[in-house]
Amino acid sequence: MRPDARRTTLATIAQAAGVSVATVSKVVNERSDVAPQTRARVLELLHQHGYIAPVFRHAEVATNPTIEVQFDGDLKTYSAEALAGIMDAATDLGASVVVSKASRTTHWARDLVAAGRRALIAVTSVYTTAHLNALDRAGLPLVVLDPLHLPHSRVNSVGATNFAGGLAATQHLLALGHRRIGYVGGPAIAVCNQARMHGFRAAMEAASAPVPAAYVRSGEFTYQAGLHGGAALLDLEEPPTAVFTGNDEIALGLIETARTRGLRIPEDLSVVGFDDTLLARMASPPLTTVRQPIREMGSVALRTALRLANGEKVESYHIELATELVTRESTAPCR
Amino acid sequence: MRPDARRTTLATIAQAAGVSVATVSKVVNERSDVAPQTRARVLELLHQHGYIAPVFRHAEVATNPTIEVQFDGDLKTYSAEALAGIMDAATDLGASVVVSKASRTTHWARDLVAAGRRALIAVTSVYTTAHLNALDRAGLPLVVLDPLHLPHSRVNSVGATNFAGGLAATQHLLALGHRRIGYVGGPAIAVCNQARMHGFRAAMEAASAPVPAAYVRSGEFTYQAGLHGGAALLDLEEPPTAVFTGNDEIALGLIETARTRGLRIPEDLSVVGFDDTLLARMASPPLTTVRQPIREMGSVALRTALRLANGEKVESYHIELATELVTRESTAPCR
DNA sequence: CTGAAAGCGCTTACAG
DNA sequence: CTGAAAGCGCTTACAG
Repeated sequence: MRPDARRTTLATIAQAAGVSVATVSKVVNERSDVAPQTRARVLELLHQHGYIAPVFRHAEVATNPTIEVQFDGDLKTYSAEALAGIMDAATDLGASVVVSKASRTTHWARDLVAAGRRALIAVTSVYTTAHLNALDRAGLPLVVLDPLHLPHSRVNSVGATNFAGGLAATQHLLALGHRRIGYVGGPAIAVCNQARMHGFRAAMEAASAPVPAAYVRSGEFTYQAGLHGGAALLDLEEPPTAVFTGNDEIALGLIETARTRGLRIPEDLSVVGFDDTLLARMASPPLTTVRQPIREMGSVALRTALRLANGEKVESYHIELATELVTRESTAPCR
Repeated sequence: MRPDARRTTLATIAQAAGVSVATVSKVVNERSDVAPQTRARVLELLHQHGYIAPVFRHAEVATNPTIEVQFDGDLKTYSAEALAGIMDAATDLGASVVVSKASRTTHWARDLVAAGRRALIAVTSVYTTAHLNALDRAGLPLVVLDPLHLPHSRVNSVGATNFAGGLAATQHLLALGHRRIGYVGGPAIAVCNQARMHGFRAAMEAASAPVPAAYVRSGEFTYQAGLHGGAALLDLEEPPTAVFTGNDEIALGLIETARTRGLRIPEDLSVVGFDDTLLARMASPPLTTVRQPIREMGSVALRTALRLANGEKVESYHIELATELVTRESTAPCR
């Protein structure tokens, strides 16, 4: 990092603190025979000077840096595909990838640094200002993949053009002659969901197609939510003839509800998903969906994380990759 | 590990090799000014004594050991679920999990040890005697999850009761009155596939139901293979009325082929999958399948790997967890 | 609770 | 290509 600067040694700290090297050594090794005030002062200087104990120096020396990837909750199809992309880039660049569930205890960020992690990738995770501060203090760069929050210059993130995707999906259904189109989306607070919904609304508005309040639903990005959202829409007196969904899982749940009611896809109901995970390709009928380049997004996140770990600047704190409509067999002309 | 034994130092090696500490230091640090023969002799001694350079000692010291999980090829639904189980146990036990693609270069096993890995979990991977020898030499314990080879006492592995699963799936179809039942399986060399197929054959034989040669197919564990295998079976003059498949992906491919030919599931064709990945739950109709406790298998693999890393003995080199038939809506009585 | 002193493991500039 | 010697960073038993 700073090839010319000598590494901070215990002697430096001892001099700065006005104590002996032996005392500093005791603090570093967590021995008990040090006065609390002395310990506090030395600890502070240790941190200021960025002293790294010998056992932890492998992190600096390592030819292949280690990046931690944290997932909120379960590894789903989406996150597995993101991980595949992260692994692609890691293989290319000789980085190691540690996976874990997001659990942010007290010494969270500092522990990650102590364990040799050089950067953190959070997949579709919630984070607070406190988390960001902890990462700053620990000097650990963060890249958020598919952020739930609005892009913010303090946070590096990688996303997809969700608005454009929602627009394209809805225009596809309109082009097939549908006018009564519903939207069954994910969590109302997730920006990716909001962008998809606004893309939907924008297309409907441009086509002067009305959107009754009951046609737009939010919930979770799950199969269960699709089951329920589908039931709610199909129970309406005037149900939609087509539905755009927040992701593929929701679409499959909705299709299952339609099937149990004897509706055929796409003859009786057109459905468009989002993501193009392998669920979409393997659905029966294969699902028309908006492809998110999830794997590529994972690769970009890893590359960005590595650059930040090396102290490089990145061109933009937020990157969006293009979405694309993939037409398969779950959509058909409106009768 | 050996709290009483002093760690091997350069001095020990120097004495054994009959050279100076300085020379040994040069070998360890890969300097060029050492005679080839001297280098070779020292290297050999270094390995015999298990010398670990200071930068790599963190692996021994680490409170949370690191386990490497290697995947052959892409992260699919199956491997993602196994990884989820591995992460469950790792979180409980405070271990770190590094994921990578299996790539076995020259210094493969030794590099893993140098990078601080304490054990290796291979997910559905092929391995050769050469690989096993390399791991032995490096002292790196291996656990194979869902082995492709026959369980062998040299290799620790975790699997599922595939034979029983194949038997249960076929008995279910027989109980529904089917007699013409086909099997579209995975790679012929994979023992898990063989066991499923033999379970199928055993059930058919017990029921005195004939199995024409054309009714049994092998291929890949993929959607594509299901597409093709399904076409081959349905093209027969006397096609089966029910098909048991090697995994859920094959089942979905087969269902898609049936759909394009206007066959309804389960009215015209009953299909049973294997694995019970989330693909099965989200299929339309939801898939009757043999549940493999993949997640639990992952947890067991991690626990076994950690015990081996700590030098503990395990009760059995091969563990099989129970499979279970999950009846959903892709199977119905034979008409 | 502190530090002078001895010592350990390792590295390196340099003489041969 | 080798090693004696100086020296670095750190730890620890022990005196105060």
